[in-house]
Amino acid sequence: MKEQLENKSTPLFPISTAAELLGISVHTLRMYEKEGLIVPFKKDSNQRRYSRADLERIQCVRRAINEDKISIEGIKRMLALIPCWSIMKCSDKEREACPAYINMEKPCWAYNLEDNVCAKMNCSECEVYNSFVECNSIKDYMKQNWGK
Amino acid sequence: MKEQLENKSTPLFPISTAAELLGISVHTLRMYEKEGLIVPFKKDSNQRRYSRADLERIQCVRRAINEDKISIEGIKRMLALIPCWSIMKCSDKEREACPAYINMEKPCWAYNLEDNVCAKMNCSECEVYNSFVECNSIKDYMKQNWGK
DNA sequence: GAAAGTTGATATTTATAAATACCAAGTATT
DNA sequence: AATACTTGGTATTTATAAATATCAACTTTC
Repeated sequence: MKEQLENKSTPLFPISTAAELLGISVHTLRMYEKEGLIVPFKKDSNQRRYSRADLERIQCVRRAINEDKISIEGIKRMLALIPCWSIMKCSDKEREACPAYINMEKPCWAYNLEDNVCAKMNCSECEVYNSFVECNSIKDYMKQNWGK
Repeated sequence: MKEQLENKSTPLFPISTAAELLGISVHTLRMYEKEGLIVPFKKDSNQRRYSRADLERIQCVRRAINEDKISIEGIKRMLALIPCWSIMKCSDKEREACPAYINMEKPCWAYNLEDNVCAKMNCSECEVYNSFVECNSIKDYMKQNWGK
C-alpha cells in the first residue's frame, strides 16, 4: 500500500472527464502534454489519469495562453528556469551532464533523463513538478530566495 | 564631464539607422519600446538614440520572437523575474510598495516608478537593465545563485 | 464480446500576435 | 526657410500558434 489516502496528486480522471471538467478538447490536453507542459499519471496500459493538481495546473496554462497571451514556447522557457538542480541537490558532475541544467528550452520534466536522480522517479510524483503548480510560483520562489 | 569614453551603452544611432542596422522597420522598434522590452536613451528633444547594447538586446528579442516563438508577453514575464529588488537592495518597505516586486506582467523598467530608488535614475543606465542584455542571462543568474 | 473510450498521428481550420503602412504635427539639419 | 527625419497614433496586412477534425488500431468496461 504505497498510497492509500486520496490527495491533490492522486490520479483520478480519464482524459475525457478531464477535458469535460476543463471545457476543452481531448486533443488539446494531449497537445499540452506533448509540449511538455504537463505530465499526467499513466497506467500500465498507457492510459492517462489526471489528478486535481493536474487540472489546476492546466487551468494555469490555459490562462497563460488565452488571457495573458504567453505562447506555449514562452511557458516552457519560464518553467525551464525552475532550479531543479538545487531542489534535487544534484552534484556538480550531475549538473554538467544534465540537459535540464545546461539548456533552457523546456522544463526538466520534458526531458527523458536516464543517467541521474530523475531516471529512477516518475516526474508526476516529483517535488520539482509538484512545487510549481500555480503560475505565480516561480516569481514567489525567487522572492523567497532573494529576500535579503 | 560625466561620460567621456564611448562604451557599449553610449547612445549613438537615431532610430532609422538602428532600424537599418537591424534590418527591421522603425515602427517595430517603437513597438518593442512601447511593450517595455527596451529603453533607449532619449535626448532632451525626446528623440531616441540607440546604443550598441540596445542593438544587441533587440537582436535577442528578435530571435526570441521569430526563432524561439516566444510571444512578446512571454518575454515580458521572463524579464519580470529578474530580482531587481535584490540587485538594488530595496528595503522591505520599498518592496511592499513596488509594483515591479509585487506584480509579474512586465520588467521593472517598464514601470514609471516614482517613489523609490528607481525614480532618481534613468533605466537605460541602470545595473538591472544592463545586466540582462543577453537572453540566457536569467537562467545563468539563477545557476550562479543556486550553486549549492 | 459488444459498446464506449483511448491511443498517436496527420491534415485542416481559426484566431490573433507581429509587423507594416499611412497619417499630421513636431524637430533636426543645411 | 526648405528638406529630411522624428514623433505618436490608428488602421491594415500577414504569418502562424493554438485548437479542431478525422483516422485506424488498441483498451476498458459491463
